[in-house]
Amino acid sequence: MVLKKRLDYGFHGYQIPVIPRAPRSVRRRGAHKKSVEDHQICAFELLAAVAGKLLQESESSASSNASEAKVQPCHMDGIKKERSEETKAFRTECLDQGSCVESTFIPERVAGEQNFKSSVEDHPNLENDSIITSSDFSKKVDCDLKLGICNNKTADEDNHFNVAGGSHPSQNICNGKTETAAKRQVGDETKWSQELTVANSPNVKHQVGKCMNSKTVINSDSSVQLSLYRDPVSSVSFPKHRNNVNLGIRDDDDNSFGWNKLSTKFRAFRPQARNGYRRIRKMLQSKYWRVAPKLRDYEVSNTNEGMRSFYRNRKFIHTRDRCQHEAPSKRRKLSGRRFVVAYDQEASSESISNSPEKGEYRRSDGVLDKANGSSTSVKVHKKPKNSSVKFSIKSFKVPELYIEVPETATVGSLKTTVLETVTAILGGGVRVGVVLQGKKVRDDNRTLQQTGISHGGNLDSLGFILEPNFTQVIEPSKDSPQQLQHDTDEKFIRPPASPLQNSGPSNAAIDPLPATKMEKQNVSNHEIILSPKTPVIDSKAVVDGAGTESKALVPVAPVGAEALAMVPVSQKMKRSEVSQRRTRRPFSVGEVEALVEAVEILGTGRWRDVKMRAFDNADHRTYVDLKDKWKTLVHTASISPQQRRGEPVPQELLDRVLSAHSYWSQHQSKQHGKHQIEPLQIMDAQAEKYEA
DNA sequence: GTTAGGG
DNA sequence: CCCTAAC
Repeated sequence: MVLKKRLDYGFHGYQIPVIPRAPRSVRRRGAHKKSVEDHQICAFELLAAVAGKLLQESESSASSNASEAKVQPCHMDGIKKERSEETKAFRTECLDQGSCVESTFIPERVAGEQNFKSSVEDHPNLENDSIITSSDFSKKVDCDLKLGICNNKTADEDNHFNVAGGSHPSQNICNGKTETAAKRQVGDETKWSQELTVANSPNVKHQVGKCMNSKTVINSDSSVQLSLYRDPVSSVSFPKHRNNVNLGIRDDDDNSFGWNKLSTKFRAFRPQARNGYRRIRKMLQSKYWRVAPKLRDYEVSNTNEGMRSFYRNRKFIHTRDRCQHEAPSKRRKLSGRRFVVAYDQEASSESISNSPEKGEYRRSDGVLDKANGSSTSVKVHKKPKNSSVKFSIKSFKVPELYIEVPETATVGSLKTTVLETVTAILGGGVRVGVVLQGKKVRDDNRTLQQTGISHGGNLDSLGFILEPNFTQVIEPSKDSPQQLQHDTDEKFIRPPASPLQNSGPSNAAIDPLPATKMEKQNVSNHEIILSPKTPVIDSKAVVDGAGTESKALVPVAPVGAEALAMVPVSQKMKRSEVSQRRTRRPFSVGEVEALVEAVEILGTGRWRDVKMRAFDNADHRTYVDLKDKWKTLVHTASISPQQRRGEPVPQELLDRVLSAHSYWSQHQSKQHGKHQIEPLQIMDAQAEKYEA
């Protein structure tokens, strides 16, 4: 079942170079590679299938015992999804050990939490390890992933950092139930204080009352988890470094599968490299370890995509597996004499259970009820019957935090700092952001349907994230309108687009103005805004959170000597935090004109020059953008007008595009005997002028 | 940091 | 637009 579904989805959307890639020319022929990957993943498929089957059986048995079958009535789809999740989790755990990329996955069903608990309570026998019920499974996984701030299992315990609060053996939470897979992962991990994860631990004897769980997710501790995993590598690479050690602890958000992950990696290294260090260092720079960043990006970008990401994650898994053998580590970062802790909780998004049948996730408490139309709800019932949409939020994405503390700080203070930070985030105003297909949905007044969150819609690309609860969002400084060709003869110069401070749904059908405006228009029309624009305020703003709309929740202020300074990583990872792509900025005719002209003169191999010449003031247009645009222009020009989309580009320009394209194709983008191509005489003239 | 291409 | 390999 699982297998089938997965295949249906396919997962070749992106390639994950696990190993040094072959030359571009070779890579181009992707067909082969794909098949290879398929095979490689095959094993996992089987594993998944088996796991799925086991789970299935377990589930059924469990449900038969439980007073109320948890997922019993679940629609096939629902079951599949869940199973898939669990399977994934399972696999994750299995493959995780030793992997350079630790990942976390928590197949929890928020909405079903209550059920789990009741089930457990009512049926003590479920505790039996021999029986792994679905809920059991989830529970376990939850334990490690959720509460865990996992320290790796390896020697140098000395440098071992327990960034987390009290060291509660996982058993405490998991109630001594650790199964192989989970155990490895959770084994010696230190649990974050349970405060962070209420609920979710069915086994905890004195679990928090249901009332606790009935809180809105956003307020429920269970919604946020931080798990810090120590990077296995550290131990491998740096066997011991007890004294004068700089610990670079930073999180690589490439550790989980997207749903529930808030993990952090720890790695330690000494400032003074030893021989081994050097080598390792080098190794890290090799292509092998490049896997990491790749994964990271991959993972991150998928985070918001819910279910869909799952299928793609197969590759991820695969990669991770290989990682164990090939690349034991990732990047390290040294920060002066202090060690830096940066954990970027990249939690995931939720997972949606789209079940036509009712009662599959029966929620006894009021979790849902509290949903004030906001995404904090676990489930949202909208409209009668079919049109209702049910949500099961696995977890929220938490903004990245960057903690910097002096070397002299105690571990305890570090713990405290981290805890405070988290607490501040949870306690301090946070709001929930809804992300659909990687874009933030801002219009709170829109209905789910209007927004595209419908029963049968892209629920798989829906995500929720926590954001600073700063009401006033500083108006992003509109990209300064760029004048094309600021210099000389520019017949296409356009008046600077007005910043459009207040973007009301501009109905101006077609605004000839440059991208800036158009984009804005776009935004307003869709009521969706992509990535945060460059905040007016920069790093400074971080403290008050304004500016960087979603990221940088930096509740903690500067610091006293020993206090720990928390600094948002905003600058560097501003965008990657959420991994949102830049807002789309369709090229205006004027821009196209400028581009064409520049290319006619400069050719197609000097994008940087093109950029400087025609788009020097257009900060949002990189030379890569220009190159890409040219690429599309060439394509556009070569297809029939009927197939073209977007703002029509004057045929005249397209003709010039083709001319220039063919011309430069033959002239190798540079030296060229003039007068060779008739149609471009004019161009030649220009070129000459330029070259002169 | 740029280019050139595939995704 | 993103992401990379290759320069």
